[in-house]
Amino acid sequence: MAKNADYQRIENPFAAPGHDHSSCIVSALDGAEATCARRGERLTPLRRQVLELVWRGHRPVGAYDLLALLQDERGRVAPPTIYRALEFLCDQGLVHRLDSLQAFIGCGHPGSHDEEHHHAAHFLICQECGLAVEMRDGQLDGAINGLAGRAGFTIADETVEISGLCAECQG
Amino acid sequence: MAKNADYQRIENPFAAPGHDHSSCIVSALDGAEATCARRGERLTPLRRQVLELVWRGHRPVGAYDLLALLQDERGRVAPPTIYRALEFLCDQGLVHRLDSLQAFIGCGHPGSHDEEHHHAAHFLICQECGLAVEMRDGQLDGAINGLAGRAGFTIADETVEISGLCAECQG
DNA sequence: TTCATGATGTTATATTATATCATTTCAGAA
DNA sequence: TTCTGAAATGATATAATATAACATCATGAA
Repeated sequence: MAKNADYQRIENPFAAPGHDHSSCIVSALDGAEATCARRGERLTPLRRQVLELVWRGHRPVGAYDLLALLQDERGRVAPPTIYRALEFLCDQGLVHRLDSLQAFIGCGHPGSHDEEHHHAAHFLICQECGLAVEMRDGQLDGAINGLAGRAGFTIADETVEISGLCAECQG
Repeated sequence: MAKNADYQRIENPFAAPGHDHSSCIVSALDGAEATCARRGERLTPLRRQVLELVWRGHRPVGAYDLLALLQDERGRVAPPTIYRALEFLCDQGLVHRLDSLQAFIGCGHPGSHDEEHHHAAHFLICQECGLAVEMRDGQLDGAINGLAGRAGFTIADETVEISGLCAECQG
């Protein structure tokens, strides 16, 4: 219950009455600026603009949807433009790609950008409302690491995407 | 150690000296026949042939690779043919799609086809040798279910694909 | 300034997947 | 057995996602 409340408050801004999305975007962008500055990476105007478009919602967005949004603001833009920006943002861990949806979403855990660039991201994805929330769970991390360890397997990358119905969309 | 040995013996036929792949294919096909018969589903010659092609290796195969293999045996065949066969096989849980690779692999757990059609499949994928092994782990299942349960989330589908280096490919 | 590097623009194309409608096959009803 | 409706397959076209290759531009260091 308490966990569920946290889940809504922190991760589910659309269901949380108090969510101020414009400040949410601003803080994501500010965090990205800081992260890139610290690393000596360049968050160029284009990359920043794409990140802003990704953050328009807390739902996954397709590359070609982003392309269309970018075209609204910049006139004709070709696919490589958006894909290169997304590649950079994913490399920096500022955006994640959801393989099961072939779509992209802003990273919900900006705090984790220091040590690890593209940290492991685990998602719950609601098939009804489209919301995708990034989860952190020690037990899950432990299970994955344990499983891999026992197999002598060294993890490079994790795709963990659980689809179904969120609490709000049941019934 | 014991776990790792099991992992190799059961799941990693290329590393297991005793692996008889032709009998492995036969048992996969026999199992599929039995499963479909029990359900009143039709494992047609085409579907059976596609399943056989999927089982040529224990590595993920792209739909268009399968299409090419099928064309070698049948002359000109169009994409919908292979996709429809794969859709059927995935629905029956005889094949899994690896979202992180956009590829398909034979299901390594034929025993689980009774209750659940497309059961949850969790993979370790070696980026070096390309081997993908389907894992079953109670702790992992527990962690996922616990996480979802606490969020009030009802699971419909799981994509869990851990990429990295298998024991044989380290160093 | 000049140069080297990385970022972006531009064109073309690769890769993966599906919509649509025609035709065939097959199991069960008559 | 033949008929028939549903499912499976064939065939054509196209959608959706992504990358290769090369030209141009911007930026910062020497």
